[in-house]
Amino acid sequence: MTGAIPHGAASGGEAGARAALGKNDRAVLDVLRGARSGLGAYDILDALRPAGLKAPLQVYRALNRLMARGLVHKIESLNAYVACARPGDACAAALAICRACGAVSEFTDAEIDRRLNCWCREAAFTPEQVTLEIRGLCTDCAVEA
Amino acid sequence: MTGAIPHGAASGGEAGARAALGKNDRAVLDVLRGARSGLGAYDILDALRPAGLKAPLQVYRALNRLMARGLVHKIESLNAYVACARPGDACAAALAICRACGAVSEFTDAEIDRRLNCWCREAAFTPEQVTLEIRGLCTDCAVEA
DNA sequence: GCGAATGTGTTACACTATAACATCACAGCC
DNA sequence: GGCTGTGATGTTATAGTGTAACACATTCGC
Repeated sequence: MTGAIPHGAASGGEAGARAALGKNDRAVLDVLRGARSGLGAYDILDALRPAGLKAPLQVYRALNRLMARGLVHKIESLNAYVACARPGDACAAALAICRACGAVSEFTDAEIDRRLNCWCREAAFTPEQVTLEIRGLCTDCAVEA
Repeated sequence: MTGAIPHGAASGGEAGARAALGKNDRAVLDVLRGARSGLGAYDILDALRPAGLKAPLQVYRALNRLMARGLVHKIESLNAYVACARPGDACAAALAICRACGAVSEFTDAEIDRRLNCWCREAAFTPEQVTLEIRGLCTDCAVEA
């Protein structure tokens, strides 16, 4: 693996789909993949109530497993979740989030990764997880404003 | 101003201390400056109860004003707050947070700023606020482990 | 069968944040 | 003085986010 900062939590670059996903995991992932913006855990729960889910914990457990595999990202600044757009990418995921329409774009930048690793090395800090989010306005919403 | 992504929210580079801070703002800032790790809003509230504060909203309002001035950062991944270590810095603040002891180190990197602005330009995304957090282990906690 | 490991279901609760409304303090002005 | 505008403050209630604790089910290997 190239970068020292893992994308999800699974360290092996080829990992991420070892064991089969559980029933709830699959359902939560499908809901997230069908959304074009971040969803709150309770939004997901509402979407899955018809499927039989009743409690927040069922959703949170699925989200935690999916995040551990790098299939889902948490948008920390929104307490929301999105399906990963580039599973398997070794770099830390950066998310650009439109504050008007909620659209989320995911990208990675090897140079940013390198600079972060560089700082960590100098500071003797052991990185485990990176959160990089840009909030602002997407193209469409910027012209309207 | 050099970077296109503001550090806090005040756009004028020399701004940040225009009007005087309110009573509660001052008190909250003092509590944060006295802590060496991030504090939750309710931790701050508890610390200020002897000073007469009673409700969460009093703390949240102060925090919002302080963040607007770039004097305080929110640690999104922890729902906690820290005093800014380098007020006036034009770059987006990056926070390295030790998951063991909670210590927070703040740094900036002009190259990262440049790369982020570069991506935004290409994607026609108007950036307003950047969150960059690294979770991991600080030097002291890494040796113990 | 039996134990270990993992996923699942449920209730109750803790933590984080804001809505809505009332009050107070101060500055400028007629 | 009296009026008004603006912004900080105070208070109650409530919304939103996340986890603890416990019980049950399934699967896999011995």
